[in-house]
Amino acid sequence: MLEVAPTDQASDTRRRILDAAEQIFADFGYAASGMKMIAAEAGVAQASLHYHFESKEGLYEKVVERRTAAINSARRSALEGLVAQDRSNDLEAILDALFRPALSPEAGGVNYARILAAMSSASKGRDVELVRRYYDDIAHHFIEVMARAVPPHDRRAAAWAYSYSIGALVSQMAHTGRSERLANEAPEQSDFEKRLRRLVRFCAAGIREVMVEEAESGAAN
Amino acid sequence: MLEVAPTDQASDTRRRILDAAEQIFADFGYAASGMKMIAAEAGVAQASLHYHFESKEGLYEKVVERRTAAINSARRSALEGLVAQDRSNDLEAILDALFRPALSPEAGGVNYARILAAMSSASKGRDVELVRRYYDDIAHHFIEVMARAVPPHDRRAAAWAYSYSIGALVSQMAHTGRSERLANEAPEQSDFEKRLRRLVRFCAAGIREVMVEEAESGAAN
DNA sequence: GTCTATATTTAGATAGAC
DNA sequence: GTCTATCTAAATATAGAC
Repeated sequence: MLEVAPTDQASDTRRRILDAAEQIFADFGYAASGMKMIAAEAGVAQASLHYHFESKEGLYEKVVERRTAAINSARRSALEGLVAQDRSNDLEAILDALFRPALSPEAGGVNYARILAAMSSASKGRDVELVRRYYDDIAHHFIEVMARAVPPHDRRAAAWAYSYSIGALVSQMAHTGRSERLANEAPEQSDFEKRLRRLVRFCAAGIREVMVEEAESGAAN
Repeated sequence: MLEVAPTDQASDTRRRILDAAEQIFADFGYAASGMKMIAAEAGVAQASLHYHFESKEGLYEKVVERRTAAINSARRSALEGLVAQDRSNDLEAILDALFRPALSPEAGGVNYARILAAMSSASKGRDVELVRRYYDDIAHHFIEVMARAVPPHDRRAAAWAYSYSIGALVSQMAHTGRSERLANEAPEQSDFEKRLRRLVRFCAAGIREVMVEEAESGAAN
């Protein structure tokens, strides 16, 4: 028994706190969430949160970190699968690899999706830094792949189209229920594959359009 | 002099408070913004905020209300202009009417845009209610117009495509600087018309794709 | 209508027993 | 490692002079 391994009880407490924090942060946002709320949700003393994560800030970062690794690792695996299948130029498949791990109920869950949606809309402060730290690498990777897949292979146009696509994705991840309300659908009427496919087709068409247009109008900005 | 008209001084104070609140709410988000901060930014006593707006909640709603009216009124005017010009089926022009008032520096300003971006990513609570109150009518209006403009005129498909488009729009309104970073551009290098046109083309292509696809796969969900 | 001063509540964080 | 109890700072909101 090495001492690097925490006790089973401590490990379980950490996980329970992370789950509770994810839930509370998703529901109320970072600033409006209280450490007392999180402690109550987790069923532990408030002091336990500070013992394991030091501060509210530290707890928040760990909540984000836990999910990000899983999502981006799934994205990279999916991309590698495409290369192995010689489908590197299949834009719809590329977007599927980008969106599916983020929308999937398994990888992260809807609570983390809501946290990410809030992070993405921030224009300054901690959330901007977290987006950069956890998502810029994967973004550059996908932009490069998209630029190679779609003629005339304009990397800058691909970057803008990528940003629009992430915007559309994030708006769907948050699950505000607004899309269904506007479409006159029951909140859970549309199944996952259908939603994913619709979003993929929307973005693929937009990406092709922007990349062609950008080339037509010249490289100057 | 009727007493319904407030004094010039009071009217100016109200406006200064609204401007300051808009700035602070945009920078820190609702929960992390303090009434003391806002009072300091406006150069008035904190008590003055409560005198004019009663509570933090009331102040926030007035901040949102002030800009929303201007934006949506500009959108409706632009749509009417299209009808008058017999361009009701010009999808790019319709999207221009939808996006321009929201992205324009005059109508609202970048601070309000950031507040709206935060509101749009909320999945429960006050912000969801505000989005519904201030933006559902105009959304239904534009969805109807889009459905009429694009064959095969599927209203439900138009609603989903509208949601994606708003997601892409909002991600750009927040001006996080991330798009420019990913595209390797200086933050203020790209001019307004160029950005607007690129976003319009992206969404127009996506909308056409989704509406055709939806019709091909049948009406069943 | 605007101010200073303060009441009241709640936040994040810590001390110390077990 | 987990708890109870508490500290200190900061929040919203209010009272009352001018």
